[in-house]
Amino acid sequence: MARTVDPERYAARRLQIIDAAVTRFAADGYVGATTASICRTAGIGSGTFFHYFPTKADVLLGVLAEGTEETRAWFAAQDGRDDPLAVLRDWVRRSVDELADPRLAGFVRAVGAVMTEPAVAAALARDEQVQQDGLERWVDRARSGGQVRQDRSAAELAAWLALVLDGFVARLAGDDWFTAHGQGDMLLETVDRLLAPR
Amino acid sequence: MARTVDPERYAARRLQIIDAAVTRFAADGYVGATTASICRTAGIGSGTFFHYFPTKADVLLGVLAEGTEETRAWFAAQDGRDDPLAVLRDWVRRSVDELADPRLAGFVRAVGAVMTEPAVAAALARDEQVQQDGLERWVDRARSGGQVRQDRSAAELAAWLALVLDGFVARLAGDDWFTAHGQGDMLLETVDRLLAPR
DNA sequence: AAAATACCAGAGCAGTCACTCTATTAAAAG
DNA sequence: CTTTTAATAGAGTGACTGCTCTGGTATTTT
Repeated sequence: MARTVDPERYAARRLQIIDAAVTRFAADGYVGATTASICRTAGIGSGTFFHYFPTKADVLLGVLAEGTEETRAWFAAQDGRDDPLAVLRDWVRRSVDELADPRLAGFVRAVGAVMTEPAVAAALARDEQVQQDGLERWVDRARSGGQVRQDRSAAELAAWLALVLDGFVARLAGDDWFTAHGQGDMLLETVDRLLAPR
Repeated sequence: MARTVDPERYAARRLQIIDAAVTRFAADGYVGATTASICRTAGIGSGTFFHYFPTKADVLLGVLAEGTEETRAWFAAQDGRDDPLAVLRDWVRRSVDELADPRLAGFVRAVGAVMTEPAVAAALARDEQVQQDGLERWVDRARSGGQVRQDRSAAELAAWLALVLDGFVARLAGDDWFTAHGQGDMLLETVDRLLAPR
C-alpha cells in the first residue's frame, strides 16, 4: 500500500523533543518555555512538534512518566538484596548522581510551578508514590532489623527521606558552592543521622 | 489646595491587593494568576491595581520584600539572648507557625517558578541572605560553645538548616497527613540530630 | 461652594502564545 | 515508476494577558 511508521525513528524523534523540552523547561520554567523555543532547541518546526505531542502539557507529562518508570525500574533492580540500609544509601547516591545534571534542579522547579494542573498533579503523585513505596519497603526492613529508629513509622521516615532530598534539590539552584557531588557526603551523613536509632 | 493622600488608607489598599495576590499566586502560580483574577479576588478594578503597583511583578516583589523585612526583624529581636541553640529552635518553631497558613507552600512554589526573572532572583537572594546571616550567627555561637558539631562550618550548617526547612515546606503541599504542626516535633528533632556533635 | 486632585473602574490595545492548516518532501508498498 | 501516506515545515489564527487610557467619583483644602 504505502509508507509505514518506523517505530525506531518515531521513538528517536520523540526523545529528541523531550530532551529539548527538558532543557527549555529547566532554563525558562514551564510557561516561560514557549513551544517555539522548544522547537528551535530541538531544531524542528512547530508542525513536527505537534505531530508528536498533541499539546505542550503532554511533553511535560511524557518527561514525568519517563522519570517515574526509571525510578520503578531502579527499585525493581534492588529486589533480592540483603542489607536494606545499604539499599537506602545507594538510593541517595543514585539521586546525587542524577542531580549532577544541572538541568534537573531547574526542571523540578518548573514542574512545581504547574502542580496546580490536575494532570500534572496526578503524574507527580504517581511519581511520589513510586518513590515512597520503594523507600518505605526498605526502611521497614531496616526497621525490623533494628538498623533504624523505631519511634516513627516506616512511612513517616520514608517521607522524611524524600523531604531531605527535596530540600537538597532546591538548594542546588541557589548558592554556587552547593553542588550535588560536593555536598553528597553531607547528604549521606544527614540521612544516617535521620534514621539512626536512639 | 486639594485632596492629600491618606497614608493609612493607601497602606490598607496596598495590603488588600498584596493579600489577594498571595492567595492567587498560591493557588494558580505566578503566571497562572492573571491580574484580572487578582483584581476579582481583591474586589477592585484593574485601574486600581495598576494605580498601586506599576506591574504585576511589583506585587510579587512587594510580598517578598515584606517577608524579608519580617525575617530581619525577628532575628533583630533575638539580640542579647543567651542560649544560641534555643534561638535556633525558636526559629524552627516560628517557621512552623508561619507555615500553618496553607497558602504559603503554594506561594513558595510560585516564587520558585519565576526565579529566572532577575529581579525576583535578586529579591530571593536577599531574603535567603538575611536568613542565612541570622542563622549562621547563632549556629556559630552554638558551635563555639560546643553545643553543635565542629566538623562542618557554621555557614554550611546554616545552609543545611534552611535546606531541611525548604524540604519541609515542599512536603506540606503534597500528602494530606503531613501538616506543619503535625510534623513540627519531628522537624525540631531532625534539626537537633543534624546539629548534634559527635 | 468650588477647585484641585487622589482614587477607582473597566473598555480597549498591543503583543504573545499554543495550536491549526496547507503545502511539500520522503519513503515504503505495489 | 506510481501510488499512498508518514513526516516535516512554517505561515496564519484565535484567544488571552498585562497594561494603558479615558472618564467619572470622592474627599480634602481654600
